[in-house]
Amino acid sequence: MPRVDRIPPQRHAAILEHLRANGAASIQELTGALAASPSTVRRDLDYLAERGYVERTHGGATLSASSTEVESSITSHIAQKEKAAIGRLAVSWVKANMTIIFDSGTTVLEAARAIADSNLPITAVTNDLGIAQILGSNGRNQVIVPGGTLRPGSQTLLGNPGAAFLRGIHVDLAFLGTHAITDNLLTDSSLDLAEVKRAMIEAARHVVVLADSNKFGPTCSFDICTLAEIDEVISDSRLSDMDRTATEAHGVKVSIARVGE
Amino acid sequence: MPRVDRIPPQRHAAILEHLRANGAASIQELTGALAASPSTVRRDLDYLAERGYVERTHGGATLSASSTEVESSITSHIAQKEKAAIGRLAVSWVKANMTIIFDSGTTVLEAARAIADSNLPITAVTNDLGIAQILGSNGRNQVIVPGGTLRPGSQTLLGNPGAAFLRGIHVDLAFLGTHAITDNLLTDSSLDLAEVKRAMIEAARHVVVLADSNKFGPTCSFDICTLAEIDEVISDSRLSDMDRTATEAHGVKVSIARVGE
DNA sequence: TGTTTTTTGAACGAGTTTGATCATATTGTT
DNA sequence: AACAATATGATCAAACTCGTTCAAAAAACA
Repeated sequence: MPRVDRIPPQRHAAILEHLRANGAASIQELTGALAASPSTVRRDLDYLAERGYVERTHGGATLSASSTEVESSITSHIAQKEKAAIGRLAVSWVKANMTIIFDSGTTVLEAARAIADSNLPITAVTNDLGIAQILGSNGRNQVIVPGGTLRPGSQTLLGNPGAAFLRGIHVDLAFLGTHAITDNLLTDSSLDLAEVKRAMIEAARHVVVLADSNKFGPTCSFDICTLAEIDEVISDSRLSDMDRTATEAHGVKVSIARVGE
Repeated sequence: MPRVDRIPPQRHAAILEHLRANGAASIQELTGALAASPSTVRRDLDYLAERGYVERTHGGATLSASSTEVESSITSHIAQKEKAAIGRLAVSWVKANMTIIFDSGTTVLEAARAIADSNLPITAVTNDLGIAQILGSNGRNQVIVPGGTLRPGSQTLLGNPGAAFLRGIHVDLAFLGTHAITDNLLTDSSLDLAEVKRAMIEAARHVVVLADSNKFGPTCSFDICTLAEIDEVISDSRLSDMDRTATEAHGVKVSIARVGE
């Protein structure tokens, strides 16, 4: 018998607000404040605890030491399942103690999430604040942030000192995102982003591009590189055979992540 | 016959708060203050003693000598209301289009939250991932992250390239956090953190330390600087007159944030 | 519109926390 | 040194929380 006064994100926000004001809250308190049943409150707290916003305790929860609004509830749920599948498959490229560059973007973020769950210890280099937090939240990984200026409306750092820093490192692997793969070109919608990505490609011995099938076809204004400069692409099962063979024709290995699993 | 008015972490926090105020506490006192039975108080004290926060004595407990280094898992939210009040007051130091350094830590984070809510556009420099996200989430601010290696279990970046970057900038204002203010010294629990804070002090024309009243008294291992090198302190109304006059005696202006607002 | 998927609230057994009780140990006083 | 007063730790039942399951209600989808 659901009686929905608020949708889940509203409840989550209200809980976080309550916690921020008081530092801790009991289930009873929240049940009253949200006009929801204890079961729902418990589910909400579990949800928030899973992503590190709060710490669960008997009878309630406390504010997690490192809680911020990492999650942009705005993230387009378009192709979410595909991105998650790509992220899970990306784990098989990772071996313990590798040093890996993580580009910004939601697909790469899913890969970071999967790798954090995999318990493989790595050294990560990333300019994405959300990815840095995910990889840093389990104490196993060393996380290095090159730094830069936050790109408005995103979680990505651009420019210096990060750009200069990237030119001085060499890593095993880079997981790259892109806005569009057209023909022989990887392109992006921001000149600064494209420049950072180029630096990442230079710094990595092996470059893997994570791109859901929607990225194939459209084109953006700013070139990152040609397909010849990357080694592999991971995409999802909705990639057309045409796009796949066109990509492979440039010497790039294409792997497909299946959503079911 | 349990009658849960507070969940365990809230009781633990309240006990530590009580101990910090009085140095010691009897079981009777705590029984009254927590509205819990002596058995429960004893169990709580045993819990806190096991992890080194307090020392058990007959009839009560005292504050453990080395409690400031370890804390934050339990005490991170004890002075939540005070920290929020300090953060709100900090907004009055901010003018539009200032460039401001934000140190890491929960108190400074509250200031960032208040400033983000205030709609004043600023340029922010911070090595705290959470603060960067808060200030970046409203599109008004320019946010610069110097970069570095993520400190395990926190949201703070340490080391290079950020340290070098900080040495090359000059800003209007710095909001600094600290783990302890003793006598004439600001100290912190990590050598690297202390070094970053020193660099921030060097880079700022005006240094404001945000420290709730619990930070006064205890001491940590690593010196940041003497009080002479900072300009102001913002604390809460539970700051003792003794600590206040001692701080002002070193030429530091002390402002008090009222919780009621 | 009808169907599928997700979300919600209730119910139940299992596990945890809490407060009272009581024999024992500790402290302070005579 | 003996005594009274109090704190302690163990034990136990009551109350509460937890995780799971399940059916009904929304929401999403076709």
